[in-house]
Amino acid sequence: MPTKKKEPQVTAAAARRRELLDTAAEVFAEQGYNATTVRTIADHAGMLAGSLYYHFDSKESMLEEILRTFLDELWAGYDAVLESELGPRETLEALVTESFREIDRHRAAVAIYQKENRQLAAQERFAFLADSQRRFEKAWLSTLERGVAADVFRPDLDVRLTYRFVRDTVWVAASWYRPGGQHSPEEIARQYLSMVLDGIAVRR
Amino acid sequence: MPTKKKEPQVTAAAARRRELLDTAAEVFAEQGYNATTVRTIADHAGMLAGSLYYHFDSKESMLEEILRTFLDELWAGYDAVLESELGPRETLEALVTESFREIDRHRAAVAIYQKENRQLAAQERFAFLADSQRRFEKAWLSTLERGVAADVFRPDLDVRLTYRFVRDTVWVAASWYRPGGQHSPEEIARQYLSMVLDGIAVRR
Amino acid sequence: MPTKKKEPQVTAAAARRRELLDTAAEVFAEQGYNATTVRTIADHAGMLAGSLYYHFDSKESMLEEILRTFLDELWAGYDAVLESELGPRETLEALVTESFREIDRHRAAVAIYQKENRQLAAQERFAFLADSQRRFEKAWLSTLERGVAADVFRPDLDVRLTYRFVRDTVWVAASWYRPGGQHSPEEIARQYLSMVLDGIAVRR
Amino acid sequence: MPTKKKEPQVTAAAARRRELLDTAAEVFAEQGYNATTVRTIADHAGMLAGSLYYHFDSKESMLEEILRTFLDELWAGYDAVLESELGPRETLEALVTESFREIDRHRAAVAIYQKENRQLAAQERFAFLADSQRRFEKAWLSTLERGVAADVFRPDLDVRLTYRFVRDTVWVAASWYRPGGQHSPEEIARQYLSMVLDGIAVRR
DNA sequence: GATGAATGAGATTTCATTCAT
DNA sequence: AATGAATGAAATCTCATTCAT
Repeated sequence: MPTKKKEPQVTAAAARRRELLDTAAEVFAEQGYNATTVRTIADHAGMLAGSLYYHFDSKESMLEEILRTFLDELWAGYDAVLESELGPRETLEALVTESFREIDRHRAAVAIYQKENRQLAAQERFAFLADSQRRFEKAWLSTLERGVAADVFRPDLDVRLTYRFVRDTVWVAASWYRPGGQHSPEEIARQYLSMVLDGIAVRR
Repeated sequence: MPTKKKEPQVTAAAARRRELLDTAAEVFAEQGYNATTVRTIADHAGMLAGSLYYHFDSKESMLEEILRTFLDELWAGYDAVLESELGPRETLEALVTESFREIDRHRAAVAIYQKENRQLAAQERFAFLADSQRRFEKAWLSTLERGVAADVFRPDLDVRLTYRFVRDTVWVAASWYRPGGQHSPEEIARQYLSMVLDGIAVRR
Repeated sequence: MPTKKKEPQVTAAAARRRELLDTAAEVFAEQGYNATTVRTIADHAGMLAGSLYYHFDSKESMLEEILRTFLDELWAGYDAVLESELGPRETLEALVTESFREIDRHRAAVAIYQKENRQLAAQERFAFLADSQRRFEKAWLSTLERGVAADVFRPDLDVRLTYRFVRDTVWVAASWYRPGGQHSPEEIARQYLSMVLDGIAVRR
Repeated sequence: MPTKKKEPQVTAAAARRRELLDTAAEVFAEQGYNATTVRTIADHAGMLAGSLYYHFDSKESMLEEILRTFLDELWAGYDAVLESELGPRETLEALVTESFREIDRHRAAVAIYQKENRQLAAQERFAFLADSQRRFEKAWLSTLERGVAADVFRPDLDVRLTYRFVRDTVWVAASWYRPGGQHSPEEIARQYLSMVLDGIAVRR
């Protein structure tokens, strides 16, 4: 087994980093990014505020890494869906399900994203948020349009409005969803999809 | 009995106050409450930071007044709907429509409410937010339950999940809605209701 | 008389600014820029550290303004000399005399300049220091070269070395010169010039 | 009696120490003592900041050792000159030449000394700097006075002013001198002496 | 009503130093 | 000898708030 000394250190350092980022994400989600002080994060991590700077450049760089990590994983999931070339309805179902899975895995990051996205995207450093949002919009809009063309989705709806409706509806769930609750992400996705696709009114 | 001279002054002062609150609300909505400095508000109002304290006690009291004003009007509208004792579907339609009207009238306040609600509600001073939310939940839940009982809404719905679904669906619109755009609030309400009630899938 | 209100405020504000910069310059010169805390400056100015930020953006911007103000005045003096097209020896005498006058007027700024110039010039923000130094070198070198060509200065000296010799010799004086002492700047200049031009050895 | 194995280790350790001090001196000279972080020194030495503390007590103790080493060597040279009881002009020539040799050997230390001397001398720990400066002044002043008395230096000189002139003239060279350049220290000394003794003007 | 200057508390960040491994 | 992680003190800077004018 090679380099018995170096390997575990790299891993341990990365693990610590991840640990601290998870802590930070939790606090950011709970109190809001601006309202969170680095001292609070450090308290939660059981260290002093200054010690965080051994691991990270700044409070902002923590935020950046949290969001990047989340978006990277999100897009890994989305891309897998998009590349499998399903029909529009199945694509929508798969995207919604994938979204709830991401909320399950990255609840804090999603909550932060939801709250801070608008302000952050204006900053150079967080341009990747705007990029992601554009790709996001393209993926959803084209799915909806394909669905209308294929007579799978109702043609009488404003597609952009529908896009916003579905998008926001799914993601705000991060603000109340608690992982490990009674519903699995797949179960919630199923119920959401049922409402979104067929409505809540009784069919006559 | 007040002199004829006093009246217009009081009104003028109240109007100025309202003007400043509108400005503040706009900035809070745009940048987030915490990220907004009193100086920024003052800049937008064409005065210096210190001058705001002639009109208001504190930054927080501005926030409070903005939210109270909004919720007062919201509940005036909601109460009118609830007191007219419509059927469950009609109640839901009326509540949704009323909500979009409020978004139209108080876009900034709604956006602030959406973003800051969670953190604020924990504070004594903003207990009225939690109260409102409880009343809100009660009104919606009972409407949905009445609807299920009356066989107007699907019986297989998880009512709490549906409540969150409808609530989020409506209010998130504040994050992208711009008053004076191409859709009137009533038009948007109609489309949202169509999606919520009948779904986006084509009926077979 | 126009605007009885605005005028004096502008002047008063500018005067205060100057006052604070003079204080800061004194402390920077005394303790070194890096070793000086804004608290120390504020103490000397009789205010709290945070209050300085009402007048200035940052500690660095104070330093910048101190150095710019000094160099602007220095160049006003130098340019007047250079434009009067004196002979090389008279030019050198005038430049040295002008330099001692500047040391007299801006002792602190000169001392700061001497100590921090090298490090600062590397920064974008302080590029004007490097610019100034280039003009400086050109002015002195050409004067010396003219002098050699006109058989006024010794031809057997390395001109660049001589330039450094004269330049540094004059400016380091700022580190010990105290305005209001027994020698006027003109008197010191006269004695320095006597040494620089004719040497300290007895002529045989 | 030490074992044969101990000796080379002691020497190796001392060599490492010297190496690190040279590195530190270089960085101090380049960036200024206060602006230099322990991390920067460690970077230049290819180790981590904490590791320096195996070799040295503190950043300040590194500075002290650098300056002490330099001054010890300087005084060894100066004392040799002073003890050989030369005439005043020859003494001055020898001291200047010795000074340029020290600049050549200890450029970084000289530059640090020049920049930090004033602030450091006030500290108890660096009292030796003030001591050295007093001896220095005495040596130079007496040489100049002997020279004036012996009709070797001009009688119209302000001796203190001349002392500062010569002192500054010599030592500032450390700010631009680069060892291994085109001029040897002896050559530079010769030219400086020529200027100081006979002036830069052509003799008529 | 509004300005200009200041306060004071607290936030982020830096950095010399320590110490277990 | 050196590393990696942390400490803790202090530095710069921000900002809501106050108050004399």
